[in-house]
Amino acid sequence: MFELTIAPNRSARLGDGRRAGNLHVMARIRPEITAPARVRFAPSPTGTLHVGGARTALFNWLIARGSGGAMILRLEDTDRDRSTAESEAEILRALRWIGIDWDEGPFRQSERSDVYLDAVERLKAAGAVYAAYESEDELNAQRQAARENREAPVVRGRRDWSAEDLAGFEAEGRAPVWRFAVPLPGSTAWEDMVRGEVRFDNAQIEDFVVARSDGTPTYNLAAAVDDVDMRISHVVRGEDHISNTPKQMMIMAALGATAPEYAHIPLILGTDKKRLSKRHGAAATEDLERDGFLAAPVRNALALLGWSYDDKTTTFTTDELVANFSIGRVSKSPAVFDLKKLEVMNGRYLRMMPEDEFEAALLGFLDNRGFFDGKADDARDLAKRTVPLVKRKLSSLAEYERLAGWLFRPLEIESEAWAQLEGDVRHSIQAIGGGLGRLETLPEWDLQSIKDALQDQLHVLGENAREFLEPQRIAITGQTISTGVYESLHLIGRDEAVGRYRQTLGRLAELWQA
RNA sequence: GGCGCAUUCGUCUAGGGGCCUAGGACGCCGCCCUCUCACGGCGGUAACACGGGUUCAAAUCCCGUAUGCGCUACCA
Repeated sequence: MFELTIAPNRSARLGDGRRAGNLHVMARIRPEITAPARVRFAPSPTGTLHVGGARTALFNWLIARGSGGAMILRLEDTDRDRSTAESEAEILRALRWIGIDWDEGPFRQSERSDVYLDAVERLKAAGAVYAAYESEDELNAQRQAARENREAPVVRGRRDWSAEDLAGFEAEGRAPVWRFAVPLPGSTAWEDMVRGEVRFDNAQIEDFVVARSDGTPTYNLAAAVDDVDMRISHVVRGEDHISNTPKQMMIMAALGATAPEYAHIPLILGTDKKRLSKRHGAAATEDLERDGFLAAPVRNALALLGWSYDDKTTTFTTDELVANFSIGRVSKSPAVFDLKKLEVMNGRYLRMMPEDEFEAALLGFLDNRGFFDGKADDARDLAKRTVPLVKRKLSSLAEYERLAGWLFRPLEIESEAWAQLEGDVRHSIQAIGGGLGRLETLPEWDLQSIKDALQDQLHVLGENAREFLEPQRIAITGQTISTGVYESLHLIGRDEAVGRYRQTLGRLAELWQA
């Protein structure tokens, strides 16, 4: 499916200006992937999977699933010093948590050196690369000089070493790096699926290193070779790679391969407008899990960062995302990641969930958190019974503790709550004592009776609900924010309720006498 | 410094010459509901970065400026 639009102004670029814009009519097509696409997610295992990476993975996955193609997972660990097994495991775990699977891989570049070595040999044979012997100082001097002359800070290695020089290097044991001989003059361009034509002047691109002096491949070589070797049809990656693209295209061209389609998606920023990183709280996917977010709303929210379906739809099931995602509708400008929106989305999903599913999610979360560790044997059952009391109130599972934590420990009045009672000791005693009197003698301990009794007492005292019920809440929960008062009383049972009332009353009485 | 990319309410966005006195969502503010916190309902606040063009008509096309971000490694 594509959209036909009249975009006369685009043609202005073709002509010499003036009226061209109004005379020409051109069809503009939003790029769309329809044939089965082979896409990849290629993180480097040097840290956690942050939100930006997760979104890149998600976009690729949506394309693979939506087109009936394949998702390939590749770990770009050519930097052996920074890559770690822990990071790799964490990234894989985070991908699985968020619901992204893959059809091929994970491939590790560290295990494919023969492929890259072979490619380097072919590049040598083709005369596309040359051995460079410049020292670090020389390189820095070159760049520095270019900078001072306000020129592109590019490195061009010397290629005309004499046999004598070469012999000298050999004698010194100096191994060369292999640099790509960037074709000059010239330019490298592609039609980016999100940004339109992107063009680089080759003069601005330095003779980048393709193989290090120890023979290992660099990122650009490995990525280009793999994208070809794995028959990737569409490279969808962050905008930070945009200047690597011409380099990788040059390598592919020198290897006689055809470049894939490219789509460079906008970066995700923190609230400081800087690219999202660990400094920004909850930037790691594992943090989201820990903070009580569900995978489905995270997917939904991530998909909406930089992509939109129309002017109003914000809730998508995963199937709907797969069916409707379109690379042509991805925005060109970076997006600030707003945790608040994720919370809202998460709360919406929580509320939409069937109760049994919600219960499973909540208990699973609490289990993982170790919430029940060291608590009474029946704590888990108790938590189950709170489900109807908290379901509509949570925006993330982690908020459970704030709302229902009081149930799992002996009465312990928070300072803020105590301050409230203390503010008017006489009234607090009256309200709590009145409540206690009613509840102690209640014939039936059911929700309706509790409600009726307290409301009746409230009328007797001539108070409004708020004045009267807040002390009850504090008396039993010790908190100012909690599950509903009637439901809470009903849940804990008469004995426990009465005990807590008496305890609170006792403390107040001491204060009154003093 | 060089190159690249971007720029619509605080945030995510719709928008592709007239449907735009710019629409939606989140936030925020107010009201209603209400036992707290929420949920829900109703209403409100708030944006086309700036300057030149082109055109009968510009958020939309062109040029310039500004700002932001990215890249500028034998990192990825």
